[in-house]
Amino acid sequence: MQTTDGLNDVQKQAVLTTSGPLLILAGAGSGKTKTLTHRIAHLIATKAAWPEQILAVTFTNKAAREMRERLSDLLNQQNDRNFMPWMGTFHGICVRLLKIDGSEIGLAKNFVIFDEDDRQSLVKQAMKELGISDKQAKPRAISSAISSAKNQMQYPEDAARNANYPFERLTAEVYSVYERLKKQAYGLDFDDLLLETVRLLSTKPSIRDKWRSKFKHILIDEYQDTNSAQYQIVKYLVGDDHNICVVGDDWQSIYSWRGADFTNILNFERDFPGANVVKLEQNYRSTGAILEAAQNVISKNITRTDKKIWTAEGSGEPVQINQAYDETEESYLIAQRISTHIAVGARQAKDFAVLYRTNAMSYSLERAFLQFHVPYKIIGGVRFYDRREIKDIVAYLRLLHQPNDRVSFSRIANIPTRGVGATSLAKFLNWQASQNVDVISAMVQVESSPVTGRARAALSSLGEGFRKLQVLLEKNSNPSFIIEEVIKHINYYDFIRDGTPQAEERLENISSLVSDAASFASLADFLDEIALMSSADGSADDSVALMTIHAAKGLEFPVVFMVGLEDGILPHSRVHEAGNEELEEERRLCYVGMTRAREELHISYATSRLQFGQRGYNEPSRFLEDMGGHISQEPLSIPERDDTSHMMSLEVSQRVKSSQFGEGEIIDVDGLAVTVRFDNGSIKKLNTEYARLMPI
DNA sequence: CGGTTGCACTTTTTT
DNA sequence: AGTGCAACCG
Repeated sequence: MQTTDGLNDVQKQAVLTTSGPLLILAGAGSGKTKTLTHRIAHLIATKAAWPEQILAVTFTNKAAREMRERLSDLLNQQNDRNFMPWMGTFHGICVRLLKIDGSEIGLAKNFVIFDEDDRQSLVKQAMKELGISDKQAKPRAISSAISSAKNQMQYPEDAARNANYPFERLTAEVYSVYERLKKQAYGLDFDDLLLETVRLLSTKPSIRDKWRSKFKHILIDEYQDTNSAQYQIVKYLVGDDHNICVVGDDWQSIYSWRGADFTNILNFERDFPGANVVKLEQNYRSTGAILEAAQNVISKNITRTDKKIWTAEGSGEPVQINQAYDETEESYLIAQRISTHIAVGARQAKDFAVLYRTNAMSYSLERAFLQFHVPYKIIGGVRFYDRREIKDIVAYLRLLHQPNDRVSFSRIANIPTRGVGATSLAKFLNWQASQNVDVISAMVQVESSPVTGRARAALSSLGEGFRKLQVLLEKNSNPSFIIEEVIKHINYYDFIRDGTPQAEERLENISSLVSDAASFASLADFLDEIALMSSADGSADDSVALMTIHAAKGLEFPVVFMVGLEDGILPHSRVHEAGNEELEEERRLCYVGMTRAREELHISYATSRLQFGQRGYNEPSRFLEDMGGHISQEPLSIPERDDTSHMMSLEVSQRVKSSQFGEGEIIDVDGLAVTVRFDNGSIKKLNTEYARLMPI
């Protein structure tokens, strides 16, 4: 087998340069993943390294999975974890390292991973403890300030030292208490996974050397999106041979808001002297017209490396820019167009993607697709593991796994309702903290606590319940078995079945949780995995993909629709001043979106858009002017303003679904006011401009 | 304690 | 419009 088959000269060079530092500057669509995968295959095939001596870091779990699949194809090997390099995201790799060696820096083997919600609730708690009201500073803002401090590797002391403004001083104070509370619950947040790994590698030289000599080759994808903790980890792990290969594109750096610093890629040659540099500039994805428009946009940025992306293919269809009256019309026109293409057999649904700036923009599109009976899937959005019912069950599992997890306990102490209110909960937690026993043991011994009455009985019985579950877990740690036992034990189904239309959906979600869990060997594995899991990666079914531009990074589609090209949306309204760094990031985002398209790119903007429940009017995006070249403004027969209601196909006898009231049938239409008789018998008159009615 | 009601805030992007 | 939260009552 030849591991350089089907590669161009530059790609071959990237694969064959196997010793010393290598920087691959890879433009959009230049075969970056292919090159990387071939490089790994080459290292293995030539026995330059054993699979387990290779560390490959990807940006998402999905990318890791894809790479693993491609690699097993290339090597004609089973997709077997044992015959695979270490592959995963920085966070995933760090969890693995910390599970193995975290005890060296005092971490429990069964630490829990706190997500954004957990962090938020701890921040609130810390603020309460410090007597800081929600009005003085928003917990959200503090929480994200703490995160960015951590991303710059600042500990509470550093944050306090560097604090110049009142808000920063406040943040530093909260940060410090937050850390204490988190430690008390045996939890690590996302940022800690990186920070604690840095701490491990920096303070334990013998551990560091062990890993350094283990990994003979390190490869890092999307290097422009590494933050400073990740950069440190890289520096510590790279061995004396300096066999490090990074791939990236500063033009596609769109994560600076979470600490990513693309100067890491610009400084690679300084950090690793003698580095070879390879530029992949030939694009194999998009037509000339698309590339030209995209390049025109990105070239307006000042801070960027200089390169050219080019294609050997023709210019293809011009990029289209369409105007719509409002988001309903914009969505309608897209759905209609896609529907027609599918109907005549020109394309399949999965050939299309619709990209938008914010998740909230998916709604009008969904409605239009439902109406035209075009299958679609939303990628990202509300993550499966963020759903309330799932989080409840997972909180039970986490407490079972880590009996000190006070955060999870606080969540489920009164779920299902069992008479433990805020006062009793606070009293109990306060007492537990002084007792030197974990939460489950404390519940069992609640008789000797100051908690009285109904709450005492409830906690005691909950504690006994957990004891029984612990015994079961000892015998059988199969996660789906445990989940079913938990559900049975707390009668969760009865709690869920509350008569609301959402109940059925919740029940379904829980059964998917049970089946998801079945593939894991242990509860611990399952919990680690889902903590870092991103939103459902969309199965390979035939449907149109709807997602944010961020979520589309690394993907490609024959036909791409980019919606909401309006000032205030893209660029986002939080970015005001022209010429600043944030505007440049918005422009990169625009570039990333455009370069997802292979054959056709359709861009649209709406004069009017519903935002925050209010109608707003936006100017066309300033990026539109930059596109130039092969674009065409399609004149549209724009219907009169009040005419858009026909697009929603709301007519008498049409069945609709409301997230609030369930399903029902329209019995009267009067302009924008629609009267619906819901299946539960109630009749409601709704304004279609606001009521989220989905045709079914 | 627990449910209901009314008010303010929301929407950047995610491991 | 939806959500989360504080304030109130049974």
